[in-house]
Amino acid sequence: MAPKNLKAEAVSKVCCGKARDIPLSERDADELAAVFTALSDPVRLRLLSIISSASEGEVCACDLVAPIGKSQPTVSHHLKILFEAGLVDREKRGVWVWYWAVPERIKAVASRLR
Amino acid sequence: MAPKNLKAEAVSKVCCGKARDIPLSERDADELAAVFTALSDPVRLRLLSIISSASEGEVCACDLVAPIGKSQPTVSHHLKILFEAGLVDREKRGVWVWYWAVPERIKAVASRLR
DNA sequence: TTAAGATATCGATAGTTGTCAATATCCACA
DNA sequence: TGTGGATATTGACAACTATCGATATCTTAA
Repeated sequence: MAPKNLKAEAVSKVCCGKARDIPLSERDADELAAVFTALSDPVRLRLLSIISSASEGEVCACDLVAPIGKSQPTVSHHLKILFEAGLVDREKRGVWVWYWAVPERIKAVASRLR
Repeated sequence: MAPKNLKAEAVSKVCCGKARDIPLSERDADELAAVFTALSDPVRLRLLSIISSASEGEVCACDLVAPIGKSQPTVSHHLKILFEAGLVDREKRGVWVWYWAVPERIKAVASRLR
């Protein structure tokens, strides 16, 4: 709150006008908020950063526990949230589960922020 | 989890390797997560959409309560969170407070998602 | 079939968050 | 100076979330 151009400018604008339509619908807002919720945790952001930058394009879940420094159930929980948000995909191969990023989804979210 | 290319492919990759560095630092992850937390609520996303699309570039807080359909304290609370996240700026003029978006900040966040 | 290991789920708990009524603060105007 | 109105803050409460230990599920190998 910097300058103090008071009454003159304040009154120069019509204030408290009629309620316009909100650009973002309630449904869209709910969906977008759900994705941002998935992105709102530092552990998940770090998991996503590891998965996205994997040199082979994918990462074994077994390689995600140690670097994160949380328990295995906690990491599994966060991976599930990323998966359900559509930010990563996964596939079970034998005993292991491999995760990879979904760039289209990530870009789609980013484009909503412009 | 679709195909079943079991042992062969599963073993073809070295799994459970050594912990690499995480691309996203803990500090950066915390900061990014804080912004995404601000974006993780549908009411705040709708507020931001109204503010961002304001024809005059800014909106009076008094015009934000009715369309959102929440109480005045609730809207004030959400506006504060958007402000503290750097997503909007504001200025008090007389009795009213005007809000406008901070596109550079919004773009900066979007670019982190690419 | 059994054993061992990787991952997911469950149950519990502490901490966080969205919401509103009540109240405080701030400002213009009479 | 005091009154009315716009916005912010406070206090309280219900709902949600991150975390972990314990356990279940699934898969390979013996």
